[in-house]
Amino acid sequence: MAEFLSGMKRTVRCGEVSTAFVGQEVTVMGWTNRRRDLGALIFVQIRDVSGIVQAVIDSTKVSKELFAKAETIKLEYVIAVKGKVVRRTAPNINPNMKTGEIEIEVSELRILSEAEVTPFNVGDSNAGEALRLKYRYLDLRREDLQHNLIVRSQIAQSARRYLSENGFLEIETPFLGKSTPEGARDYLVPSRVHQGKFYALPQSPQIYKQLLMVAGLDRYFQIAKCFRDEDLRANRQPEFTQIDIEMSFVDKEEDVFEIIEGLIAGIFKDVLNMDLKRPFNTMPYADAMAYYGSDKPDLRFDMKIKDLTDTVKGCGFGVFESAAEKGSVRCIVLKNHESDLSRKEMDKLGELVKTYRAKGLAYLGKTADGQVGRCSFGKFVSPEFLNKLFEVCEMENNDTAFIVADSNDEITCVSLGALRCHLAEKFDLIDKDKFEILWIKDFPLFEYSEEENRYVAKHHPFTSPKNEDVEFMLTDPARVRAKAYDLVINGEEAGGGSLRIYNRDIQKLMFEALGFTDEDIAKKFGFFVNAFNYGTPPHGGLAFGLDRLTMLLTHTSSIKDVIAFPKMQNACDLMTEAPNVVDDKQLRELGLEVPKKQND
RNA sequence: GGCCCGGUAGUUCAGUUGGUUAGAACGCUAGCCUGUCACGCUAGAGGUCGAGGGUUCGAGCCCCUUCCGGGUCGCCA
Repeated sequence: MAEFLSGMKRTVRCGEVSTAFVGQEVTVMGWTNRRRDLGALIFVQIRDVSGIVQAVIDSTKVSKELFAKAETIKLEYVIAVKGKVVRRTAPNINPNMKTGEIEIEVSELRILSEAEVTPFNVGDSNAGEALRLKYRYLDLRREDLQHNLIVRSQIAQSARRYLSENGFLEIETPFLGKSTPEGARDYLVPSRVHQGKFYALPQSPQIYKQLLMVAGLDRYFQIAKCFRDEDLRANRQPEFTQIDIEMSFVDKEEDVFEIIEGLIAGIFKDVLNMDLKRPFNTMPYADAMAYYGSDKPDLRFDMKIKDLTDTVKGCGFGVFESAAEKGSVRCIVLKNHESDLSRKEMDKLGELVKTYRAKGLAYLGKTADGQVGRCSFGKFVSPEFLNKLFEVCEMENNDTAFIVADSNDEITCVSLGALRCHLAEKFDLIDKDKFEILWIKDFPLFEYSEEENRYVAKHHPFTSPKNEDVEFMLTDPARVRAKAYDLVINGEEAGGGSLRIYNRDIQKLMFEALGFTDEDIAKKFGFFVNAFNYGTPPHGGLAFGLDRLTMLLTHTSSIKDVIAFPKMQNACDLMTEAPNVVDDKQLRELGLEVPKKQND
């Protein structure tokens, strides 16, 4: 039976016991990580958040009762041991263990909590994800998940310290707010007091933080939970955390960049002891799309997209020529792997670009001895044209050019951008220890929504246009650039933000360009627009995904591995079984319909 | 909503062309063992092959339907 702790007090954590403790008596507590019973000598590994230490129970040195108790210890029992730290002698040192030079000779042992056989081996990161999520508290006993949460905490601490030191106030904003009409789907919360009405959980504290600037709080931050009722991805959860920042009396991007770069540099220094080169590089959105086919380019490898639109004119291949007329023809060149690519793999790559709506993938290989190799369009064009492509694409022996032609330039770029990342992963072209950080700026202010047949705000409707583009807001919305920016790290959008509109005339223009009537405005953002009538400082800010920052700093590929209690792809929590039905009484109090019982 | 991949012991997986009693490792149970460290050795228990239907003399394997999980496109201002 489990025993009480009474009389015992932990003196040190398991992973912290070192040779400095030799000769001392210590008390450690934790979970039984492993047990090796040699008959009359038992080794027990005890694990806590700091690490693992080995305890020895020697039948010739302890009481019969203690030894008998030690024999009953099983995996994951919580135990406390008291004993002398001794230095291990030559063959018994374990160099693979942080505490491998010492062990604890047990003189007192308590079994604090027994454990049933666990549904999967604790420490087995290969167990099925669904099973691990159902027993998340067991999965979280793993060292690497604990490490991720430790890094996450360090990032938050680093951010709090830096921002506080720079005059930012940590201010909480409501979870229960008003549904915002634009953007992602809201999670709704029914009101009991006002039946038929709903609160919405915030997609971000955007509105509130701008109102804090109107109020004159000058500099704000919050480590804020955000909620979006959209489909999940490997890097997307329905609830996630942002380091949310806003500051007043800034008017150009660089004002924000300077302070934020200090924050990021501080985090990298505090967590990884790494010095970042500042200022960070910047790249206009248009360049990112043209050269990398993405608004979040991964610069850890090269393979830039080349434009062949002019080159293919008159080449004789109809697919290229017609695409070149309305859209573009572009390519990327994979260096020195032509001989590694099978026909089957080429077909697979073709399928890949099709998922990005490209109609197909053309390719041209150069053989190891510099000849024209396989080519998907060779029979339509002259040998001279192929040689011209070699030259324009700067192809060397054993290189492969992948070409996409489409009447929609964006499809050309985006599909090649996706292919670029896929090839880099496949052929291991990425230096995983590297961090490539850059700002993407000059985003378009608007994007055209096919669904709604109108221009919508790419960022949000309070994002400031570039001063020099204001004149085109009504006449040529597509060319208007925004004072909006993203911070991209290793091809991940780590954060994004903008300078906001604080001029009432420009805000009016913005709404007009979006096709909002005065009535729409009053209904959707009345209180917000109204606030701007009483003296608004120039302001701007941004928000970092704390989850994504943690992923980057821990080299983790799934967002679930940096969140203590994440949800599955269908947005369910397997452990608590949320979402779930509620009592009829709860529904009636909210004035909601009680669903009819279903008979199976 | 579309596409791709997966589901076999508690766990991770193997399972040939459709063919006898569905295997391995870890874990579990019992026993032995004084220097293990992925301890070792001996013995044992443990299976609705996700579910339903079909083809067949015969299905873990082939076909259809469906459920569940992962990834992705759309979506995510």
